Amino acid sequence: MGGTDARSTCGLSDDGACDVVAPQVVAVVGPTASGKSALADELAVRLGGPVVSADAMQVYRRMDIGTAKTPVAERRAPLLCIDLAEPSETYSVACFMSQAHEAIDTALGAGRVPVVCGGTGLYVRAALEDMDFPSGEQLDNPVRARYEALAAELGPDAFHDLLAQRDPASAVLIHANNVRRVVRAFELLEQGTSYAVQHEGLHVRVDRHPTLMVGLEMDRAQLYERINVRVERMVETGLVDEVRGLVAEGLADSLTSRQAIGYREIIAYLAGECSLAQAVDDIQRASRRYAKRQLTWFRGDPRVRWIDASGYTCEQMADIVEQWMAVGISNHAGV
RNA sequence: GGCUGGAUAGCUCAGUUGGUAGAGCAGGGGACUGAAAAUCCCCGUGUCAGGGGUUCGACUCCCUUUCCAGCCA
Repeated sequence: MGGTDARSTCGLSDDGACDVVAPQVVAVVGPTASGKSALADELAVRLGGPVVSADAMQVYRRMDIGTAKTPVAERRAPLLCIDLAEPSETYSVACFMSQAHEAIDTALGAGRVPVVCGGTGLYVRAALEDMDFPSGEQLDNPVRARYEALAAELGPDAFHDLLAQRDPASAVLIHANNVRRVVRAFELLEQGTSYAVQHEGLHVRVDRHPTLMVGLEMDRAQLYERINVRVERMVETGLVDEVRGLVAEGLADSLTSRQAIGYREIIAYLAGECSLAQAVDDIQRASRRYAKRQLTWFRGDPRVRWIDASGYTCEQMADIVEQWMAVGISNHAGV
C-alpha cells in the first residue's frame, strides 16, 4: 500500500493539529457542468501531471458526447482512467479502484502530481483511498441473480425481514425499499462479511497520499442554466448519432451503461417512446437531480475546500489551488 | 357590447350539503463501501384575483371590479 510513508511523519498530536505537508495529489470535485474538467486540465498542465478521471460513465468506450469527455483535440494534459471498458461490460468500483491506483502511483513514481477529476463520489473515494472490498467472484455472479429472484418473489418487505433475521445489524442500516442494497447485503453475507461491518469504515477517510481536494460550487440557478445549455449542446454535436451507433451494438441490453443520463433518454427517443424535445427535457431534469446528489455527497466530505466557480475564471481558480498547494495541507491521518 | 366558463403552491389542477386547503409535476434536504449518471428516504402556509355583502364563521353563497378563454352580435 502506497501512502503509509507519507503519513509516517505525522505524529499523532492529540489536538489533531498534524504537520503541514505539501500535497502530492490534487482532486477536483463538484457537480456536473461546474467546470471541473477545464480546471483539472489547466492544473495538470501547470503541474506537469496527468488528469485521472473519476467518473463512473466515462470509463465506457465510445460514450463520449453524453459523458462529456473532453474532446481529444482539447486535451492539453493526458486524460487517464477513461475508456476502460466496453459499454456491454459490467464494470464496478472495485475494478476502478485498482486501475485508478495504478495510474496515480505511476504518475507519482515519475515525480508528477496527478489531478484526480470527477463527479462520481464513490469513484473519487476509490481513487484516493484504500477501500476494503471482499475478494471473490465479482461480476455477473449467480448469487446476485439468485437474491434478485428471491426479492421479486417475496416482495421488498418480506425480503428485508429475511435479511433482518440473518443479519440484523445490516438490516437496520438499509431501507426495505432499497432492494438493490438488500441484495448486496446478502451477497456480502455469502462472502463471509456483512454490510454493517463495511459500513463502519465509511466515515473513516484516509488518503493514500496527501491530497488537496478542491470542490467547485455555484449558484444553483446558474448551475442549472449551464446544465441546460450543455445538454442542448450535446444534442447539437451529435449525441443522437452516438447513441444510435451504440444501440446498434447492443447498448440497450447492457446492464450499466444504458442507465447513463443522456443515453437512456435518447434510447427511449430512438425507440419511438417520446419526442426528441421531450428527451432533451428529461435529460436536463435528470442532470439537475444528479447535480444535487453530487453536491450532497461532496458537501459531506470535510476534506473538500470549496471555490465559488461563478466568481473566477479557470485560470484564477488554478491560481488559488496553486496557492493552497504552496501553503500545504494538514496531514491528517484520517478525518 | 351581450352570454357562459374560468381565476387556489413555481406549473397543471382538486376541494365533498359553508367550519380558513391538498394531489401530481417542478423544486429542496438527506443516505450511500463490488450496478453509484445507479438505488433509496424525507419535505406542501399559499393575500384561495381585488373589493363589498349574507353568516357565529366563506375558497365555498350573493353583488361588483379586473383579467383570461369560448360563444353570440
